[in-house]
Amino acid sequence: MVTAPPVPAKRRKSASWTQDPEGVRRDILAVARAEFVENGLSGARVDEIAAKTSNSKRMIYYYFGDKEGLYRAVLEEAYARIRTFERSLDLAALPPREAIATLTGFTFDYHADNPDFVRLVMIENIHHARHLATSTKISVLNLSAIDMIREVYERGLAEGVFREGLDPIDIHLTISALSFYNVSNQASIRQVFGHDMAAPAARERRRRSAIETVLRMVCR
Amino acid sequence: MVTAPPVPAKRRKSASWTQDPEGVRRDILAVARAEFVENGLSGARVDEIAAKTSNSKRMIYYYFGDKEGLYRAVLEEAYARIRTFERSLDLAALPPREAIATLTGFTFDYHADNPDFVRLVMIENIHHARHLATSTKISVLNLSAIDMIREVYERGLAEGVFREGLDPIDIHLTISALSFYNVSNQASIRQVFGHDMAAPAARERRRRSAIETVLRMVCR
DNA sequence: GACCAATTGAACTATCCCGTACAATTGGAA
DNA sequence: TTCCAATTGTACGGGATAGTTCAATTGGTC
Repeated sequence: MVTAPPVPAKRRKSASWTQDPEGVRRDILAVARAEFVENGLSGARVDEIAAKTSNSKRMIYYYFGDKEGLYRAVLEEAYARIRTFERSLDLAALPPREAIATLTGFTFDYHADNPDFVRLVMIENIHHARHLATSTKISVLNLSAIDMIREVYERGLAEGVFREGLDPIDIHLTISALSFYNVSNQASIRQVFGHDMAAPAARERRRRSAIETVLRMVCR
Repeated sequence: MVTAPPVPAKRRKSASWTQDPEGVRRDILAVARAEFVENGLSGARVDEIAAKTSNSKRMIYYYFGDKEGLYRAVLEEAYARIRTFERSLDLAALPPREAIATLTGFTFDYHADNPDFVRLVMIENIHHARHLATSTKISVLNLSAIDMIREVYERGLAEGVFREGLDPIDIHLTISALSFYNVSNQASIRQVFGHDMAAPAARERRRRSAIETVLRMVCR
């Protein structure tokens, strides 16, 4: 008669296995982001995220505390990315008109290319931006984008190509609205009007329209 | 000795109480709408809706089948309302420029005055407009708004006040984007830029900007 | 008044789902 | 090697949650 071995040869992942906390974090974050983007904060399931990770649910709680902590981390990463994008623009090198056109085009493209970001912002707004408010990593007041626009706008005023009386915030809101809406409301636009804004032709057409609209708004 | 009354005086709601299915439906719908708008589809709780109703949870399932059926009913009502609003506009009576300005102003106001509608549309888009797609009561193709714009646009072309080459869809998308974004993203705008778009002064300023922007877009 | 279909109430269930207890393993410091 | 703190796996608990069961009540019709 053979007794079962006392330790039933519990398999290690590989012969000699190294810990990789950063890798684990990144893996979890990527999966979590996809789940939150797809299902929202309430709709996402921690068990589902864990299952799609190469790690166990225990890790999520170890690294992120709870579901909201995980969501906050996803949100922080998304905002960090767009801040990086914004900083990468060098509008000061361009004449005012071209600067505004370039900014609008890039903003439009960033939104169209990153629907995940757009959906996260939608989800966060459904929650009244409660997590943006409590996050310590997301600097609450981000005025660099506005400052960039102000610099260009004043240059355009000085050169006499822009009309007076505009608020940089207003310019920013217009650019954002024209970039955000097509992506955020893509599904309902398709249902109600039968137009697929994600199709290359429609997207390109809309992009040109956005740039033209913003230029007509600011130019004399 | 007095025996307890055979039926222990189970209290009727009032002396003589009448059934009112339509009232029950309306009551449930109003409460459900508030809950869905506040918490989203996944976040809303049927028990919570039932508790805030003057009826029991049983009624919700009796009249609406399940949670999604209730949500669909809320959505259908919201879309029915904005269709009514759209039909109430009589742009044909106005000269083209004024017609576009009026349409933009009214659309802006409708969104600002009905954040519930805006949030429902956001929520529906998070769910990829799946319920808009399956609803039988919401006519999937709603082209009346587009047709209205096309009529005005062609009138403006004929009179030589509008520039050529625009797509009515594009005009509609621009008006919608400029009306929707301030409301849908109100919370994140406040967090990130410290601006409260719901404040009367900011709202009025933005309204004027939207009208001006659309006019500059379409006019020669 | 009797009967039936529409409506309603109260308690219940099965499942889902977030989070935790506890033990085990690992890497590195001494 | 030894020991400790940082990680990680397994199994489970407790409460929330959508939806149901079953019977009772109601209003209208004959």
